[in-house]
Amino acid sequence: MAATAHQLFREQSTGKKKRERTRSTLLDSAISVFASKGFEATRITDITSHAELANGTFYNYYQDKDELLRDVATGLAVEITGRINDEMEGLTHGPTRVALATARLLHVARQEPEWLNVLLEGVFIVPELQSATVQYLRQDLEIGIEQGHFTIEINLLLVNQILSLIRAGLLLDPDMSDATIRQTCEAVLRLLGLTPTKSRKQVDKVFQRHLEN
Amino acid sequence: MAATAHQLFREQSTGKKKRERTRSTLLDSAISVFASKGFEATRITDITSHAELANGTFYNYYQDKDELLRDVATGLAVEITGRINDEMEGLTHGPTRVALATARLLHVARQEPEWLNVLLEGVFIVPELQSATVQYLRQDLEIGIEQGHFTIEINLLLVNQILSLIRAGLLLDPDMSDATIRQTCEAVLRLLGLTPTKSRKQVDKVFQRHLEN
DNA sequence: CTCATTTTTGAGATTTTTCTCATTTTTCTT
DNA sequence: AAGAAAAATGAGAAAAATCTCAAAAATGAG
Repeated sequence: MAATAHQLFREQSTGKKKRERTRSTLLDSAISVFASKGFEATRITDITSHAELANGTFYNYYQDKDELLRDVATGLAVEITGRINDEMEGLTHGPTRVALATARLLHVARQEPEWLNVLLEGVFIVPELQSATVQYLRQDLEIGIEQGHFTIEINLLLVNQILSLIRAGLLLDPDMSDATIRQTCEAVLRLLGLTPTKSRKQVDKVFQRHLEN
Repeated sequence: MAATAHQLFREQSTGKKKRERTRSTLLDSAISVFASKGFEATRITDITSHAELANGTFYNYYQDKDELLRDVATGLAVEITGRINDEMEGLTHGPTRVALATARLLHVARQEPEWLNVLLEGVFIVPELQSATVQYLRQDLEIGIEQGHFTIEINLLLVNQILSLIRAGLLLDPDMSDATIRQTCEAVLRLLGLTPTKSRKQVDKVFQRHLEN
């Protein structure tokens, strides 16, 4: 077990009984291995050996890789959306909400480089996860439309385009430098119809007010 | 061999000697199978049986799947960029060039649904292909910048964002309806800094002048 | 601490996929 | 049409991955 990264599931299960703790070990190891080799290419034994468990142990918990991915991605979705939502309290301005949510998401990706990668792969492979994870995004888009800031039509394609922009940033710069985060946020706002100048200013404002550290 | 789709490589090799013809059969079958199962999930025997060849024949031509993918994707890139370029002769207006190139690309994807899928997967897995395939795009972006129509900075991330928007359209609507093509072209122009209204008008113009059929 | 219950283990059976190569078949030049 | 060279074949060896299960080890409730 390469114990450098934050052990999300392990921490959630301390105190609980053995079964839950082992399941969590598998989930955390799956994150690491899926992130480094990709879902398709990972073998059951990659996960169990990363977890320092016997190969057979996997089968006490899951039928196959897909079932495991479902659990992993669902857990990541809950954790990540939770973290973003905490920061959004009380914001009513549509563009600010979208910019901040995007920036926060990419910020999580910087702190935990494996999470977003695995979540996006999961959303892609387990489609029923998608509607659950994009519901917040849709709400913020609708707010911005009602306020007249976004002058485009919301549809499924638009939501997928936004996810695609986020994925593009993650792919090109897995470390998520500030520059990549800013450029991605600006790209999202331009996609939603803001001018380049307004997009830039909106992102500057969000960085100053909400992401100073 | 499910002979419905256009046999790109087979046609290029008619008249040539057997070795080239068989190689082309493998390449065409690879397109079909990669497109339907995805690269990772396809087995060598999926390709040979689709091609109605013996399993061993594969190894007379390629060491492994990756080598085959390289050949397939390179051939597709040449064919597709060639088709797009044919239509771009004499156009000097940056936004028109970008909109038309995007629309033509998606149009090819409609006529040959497998090609763009496989090319994009290839570009992703065989990175050295990427710089070759995006060079045309970069040129058109620079034209638009010089003319003052695009007021954003060109960099690697921007190019990847454009590819991502294209992939998002293909993923959501593999049949590439006119609506999807238009929305994708508009999204690309907005990403480049045009207003929603200008993007819409630019795309309308391109459809009227260059894509009437 | 005890011991019934739960969990883990890993050797190996099974399944899947890759890869080889002696033989057969096809090609194509003369 | 002959026949040397080129190409295709497919059975089966080898490698890689999955999955099972009887035995061993760990757990934790009383």
